[in-house]
Amino acid sequence: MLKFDIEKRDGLARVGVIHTPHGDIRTPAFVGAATRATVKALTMQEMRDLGSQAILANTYHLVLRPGTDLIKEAGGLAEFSSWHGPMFTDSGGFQIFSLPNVEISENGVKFKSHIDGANFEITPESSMQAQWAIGADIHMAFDHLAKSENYADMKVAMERTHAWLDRCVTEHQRLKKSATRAGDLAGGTPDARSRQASTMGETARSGPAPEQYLYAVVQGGTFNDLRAESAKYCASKNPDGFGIGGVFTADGMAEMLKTVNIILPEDKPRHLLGMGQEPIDLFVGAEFGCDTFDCVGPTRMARNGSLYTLDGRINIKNAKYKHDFTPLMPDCNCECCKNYTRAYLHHLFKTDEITAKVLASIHNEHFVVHTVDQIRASLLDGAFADYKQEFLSRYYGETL
RNA sequence: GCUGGAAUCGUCUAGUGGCAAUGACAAGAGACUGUAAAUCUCUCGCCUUCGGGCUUCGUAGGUUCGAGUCCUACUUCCAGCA
Repeated sequence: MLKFDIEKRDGLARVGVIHTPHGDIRTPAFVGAATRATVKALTMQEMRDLGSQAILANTYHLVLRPGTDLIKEAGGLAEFSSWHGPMFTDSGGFQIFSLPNVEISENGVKFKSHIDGANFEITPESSMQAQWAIGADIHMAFDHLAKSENYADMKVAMERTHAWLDRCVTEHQRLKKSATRAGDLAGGTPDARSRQASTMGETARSGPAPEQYLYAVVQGGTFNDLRAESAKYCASKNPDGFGIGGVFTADGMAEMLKTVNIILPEDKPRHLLGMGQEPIDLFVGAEFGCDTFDCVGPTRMARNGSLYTLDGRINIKNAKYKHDFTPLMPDCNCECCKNYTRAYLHHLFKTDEITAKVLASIHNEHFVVHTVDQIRASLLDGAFADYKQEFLSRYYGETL
């Protein structure tokens, strides 16, 4: 069972440490979204330098390219990507929601590859198998998000998620047993590993590879009775932790999280899937009992020139920054803010230099990682409410 | 000097006599939440009560119901010949 220590509680909020085989995650924590085994525009070293404790990769994208066989050949995704810290994988369930022309049945999801149109199918079993091959510490159960906000559709999606969870748990246990027998939990051939080790100048791991863990995913949309039912069901399956999925805005999130997180066992970690583009998501998420977050928003917005500051998000491409020779965010300790001005960033964006996206991504990712770290510190100090009020009123100004 | 050719938005460019006139770039702004996203959307002559009004295709005339488009002259540029 995944070890999770809680250091302090404040209402539903908690400060803890998730002990993964690849290191500890001090929670609450923001987990960088590394969909295709990379946080776009950033190296793993840059992620470490900006303070990221963990990353989340996506099964769907990695199954399509480069394929799980290649990742196994590389010795697992940690070796392949050079991220040796804690890692999550998403199940591919979200793509059911986001891709067009998917065919959903009780068995699983059929779809055409967005790359070359090839037919693919993901089932709860194949998602588990792929996640074991990828070798992240924490896997998400394969779930179904309803596209509609309609109650009946949401209920069907939730029930399917529960049926699939049963199959995910069974397959996860089977894979764990067979990996234990083979003594090769993380996958990868000895040849590949020793090659990697000599190339990287590291010592190849010996003995059994690390264990891998499964989070159940709570669904139910905006309907708190469905959320409660889903939380009960997921808890009953005794997974290592929980993902809370299908959340798209901070509106109503507090109520939903209260409903769910009162039901979920408090001694297991909870991951709020996909939320964190808006700082308020992180404050509300942490306040109401979520331990980790992932979101593509910060890096996507960075690439598009929308950058966080303590006074709100700014579009660095706007003409008013052309002659602004101040740091993007004076109080920020990231590489971008310590070394460069807004005028320089503006210039890099206007000239479409790659470095624009790199520096912007460093800053935005640092901003959310650091903000959640500060939330953690404020919870430990008993100053969360003040920090939240101060941060949000400054960030959102009059709009709150 | 002669003979051809050309002149359209900030730039390059499309434009059989029939709607301020094409496309690209540049410029201005917006969107983005478990990433089919280094993507997408909008504006881009002036004014507007959003109905429309006004002024435009080097300059000045002309033909025509109607001219960026045809004719004449001029200006500038390009090519060839002297």
